[in-house]
Amino acid sequence: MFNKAYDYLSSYGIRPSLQRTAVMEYLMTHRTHPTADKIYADLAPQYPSLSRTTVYNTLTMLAEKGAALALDLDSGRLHYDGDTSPHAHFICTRCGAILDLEPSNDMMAMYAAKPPRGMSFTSVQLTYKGLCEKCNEANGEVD
Amino acid sequence: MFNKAYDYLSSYGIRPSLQRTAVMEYLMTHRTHPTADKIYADLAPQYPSLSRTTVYNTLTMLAEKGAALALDLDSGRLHYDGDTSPHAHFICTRCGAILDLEPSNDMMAMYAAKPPRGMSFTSVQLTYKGLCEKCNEANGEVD
DNA sequence: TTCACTGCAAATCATTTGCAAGGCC
DNA sequence: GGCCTTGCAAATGATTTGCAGTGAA
Repeated sequence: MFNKAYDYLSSYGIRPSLQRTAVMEYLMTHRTHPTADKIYADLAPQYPSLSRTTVYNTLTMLAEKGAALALDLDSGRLHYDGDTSPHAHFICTRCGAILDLEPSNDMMAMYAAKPPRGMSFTSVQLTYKGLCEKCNEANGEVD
Repeated sequence: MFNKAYDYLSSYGIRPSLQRTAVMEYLMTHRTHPTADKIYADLAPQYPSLSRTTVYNTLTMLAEKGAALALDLDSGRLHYDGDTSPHAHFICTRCGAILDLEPSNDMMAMYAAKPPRGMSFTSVQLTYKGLCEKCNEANGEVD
């Protein structure tokens, strides 16, 4: 047994190469909804030969196999989330912070929603935008 | 009085230039959730001098002023929606179709959700992915 | 005349592709 | 040996920026 990420990848039928394990481990230990490039930048010092392409490939594969979520939160780039359980996201439009929202009953109803005639649902993404606590305060005082 | 789009822009405090009116009218008459480039391509023949930049500028402004919605549905590009009333979207992962979903009670609960301590919400986006009716049938028969 | 608006061309950013080298079964 | 992985460099696609010309108040 190597580590949690290694076993997790195996359980999804993904061959746990060094690079893939590093990316998965990053997602498991950073709940920051990073972009591919952020992950690359953070891992590059530890894995000098790691290429951006591999990070992109790995993340795409993780999302396809259901081992991670690809989130269209922000326009222009994808954010990744290692937590695949149902939860909503919040983005602060002032500071850019991305936070998980505690699943409320109201939100959970979404996941149970029945698709209309003929359609089938495979995933749901629920995103709130607004101001985070810190930015709300800053807005009231300074800004 | 010129037309609906012209008046609509005025009511949002947006000066209704020829180009802006054309873009807004396009959004009002096409419920297809087009991208900026699609709008540009469709309008270009009628407005030969129209530039892509102007379409981008206009759409960004419409979204900022609340006259249209910018949707992060698909990664990599924004889709625009002239219908600003609360509704969810569905994307078929096979054919790419983007459909509006009838607001159900379950969905509406989202819009009423109360933000956690200190946060404030300014918008909500709810997106379902899956297969549309046509693609579900095609999947069963052919594919 | 002044300032908002427009349009072209070049620049930027995220991501993908082509392809050769490396490694694992 | 053959196929899966990786990494580099170049290509692509969406969007933005710089800047000069145009037009409306």
